Amino acid sequence: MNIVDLPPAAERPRLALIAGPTASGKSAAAIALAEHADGVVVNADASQVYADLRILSARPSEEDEARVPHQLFGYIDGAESCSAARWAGDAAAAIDAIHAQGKLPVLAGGTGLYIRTLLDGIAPVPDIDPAIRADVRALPVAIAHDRLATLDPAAAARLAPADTTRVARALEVVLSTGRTLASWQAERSGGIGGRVMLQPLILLPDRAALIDRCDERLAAMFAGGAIEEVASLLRRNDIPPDAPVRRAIGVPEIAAMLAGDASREEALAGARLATRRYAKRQYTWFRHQPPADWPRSESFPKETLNEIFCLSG
RNA sequence: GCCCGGGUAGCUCAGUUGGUAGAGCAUGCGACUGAAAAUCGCAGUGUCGGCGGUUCGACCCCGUCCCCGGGCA
Repeated sequence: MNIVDLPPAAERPRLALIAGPTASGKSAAAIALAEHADGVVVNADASQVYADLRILSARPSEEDEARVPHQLFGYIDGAESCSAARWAGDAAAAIDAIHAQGKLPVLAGGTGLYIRTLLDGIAPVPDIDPAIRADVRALPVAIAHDRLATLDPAAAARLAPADTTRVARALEVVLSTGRTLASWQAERSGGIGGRVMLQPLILLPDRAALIDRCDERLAAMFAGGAIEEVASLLRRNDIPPDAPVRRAIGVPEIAAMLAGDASREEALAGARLATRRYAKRQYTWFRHQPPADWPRSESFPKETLNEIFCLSG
């Protein structure tokens, strides 16, 4: 049973959230809910924000988008770099606007960090000096970690020496702002969790079945335009080497194939493997990171609509 | 049929003075504060092809059989 104790009728506007690993059926669930509740689906998936990857990022189809309004899908150019904070700001604005129309925002996505940032806020670190960021990211991790040990010993001790992303982040923050990341993180800002009535649902389907679905989906993507999508992304010469869009699952694999460094079969197998690992990380996140009282469900049966989201009909 | 190489973890393989085994990848578990479809941490697994023999003791040496490559006929 995944019935939640519904909060008493609150003054706060409702925010529905359907989260879960890739291919868990959250998009279909969100559309179903939005149709029943005069809702608007809001994307909470990191790669689906990029305009260039409609197919490969498994965005809702045009038919789906015609059924109910969708927002924050494919709204950022691939040459740009999204971030948890940027998305959260955009999502907060979108949600406010949807509430102003008297509609129900239905957040759907699988990027746990984005969802957490939207609800709980994030440390108000100012923008990093681009030159410092570039320098830091060009450093080998070992060197970056050594420098961090001097400038922010606590962070150096806390982080794994091989954790390139976090070591670089801690270093760029202390270099660019003169304050340690931990001192910034003592504060969080921008979270909207306190001013909405959140109605969350986490989908955690059987993993073996989900993997099968992902495998089939990837084959369909390869046959259905993903290769051309990546080819035209690469044809642009204004996509920075470290642009997040280049790291989306399938992009490096297809790029290698287009460069002649991998066969189509190898690219497909590589993308399937990356998807499997990604799904595993999402299971770990959604099993442990969200509050324990958020309901988890293996599927999205119709009854759940009323039980979880308290619909009148 | 003969000769040579190989059969060790799910896969690719390492493992010389004989003391019952390891690496990478896969897999599982976990972490996660502005790249998160990212980035990392931890862990398990083996009738060492079968059967005999030598030896206190065999993945290792000997015999034999089976299987897979390559070569010669």
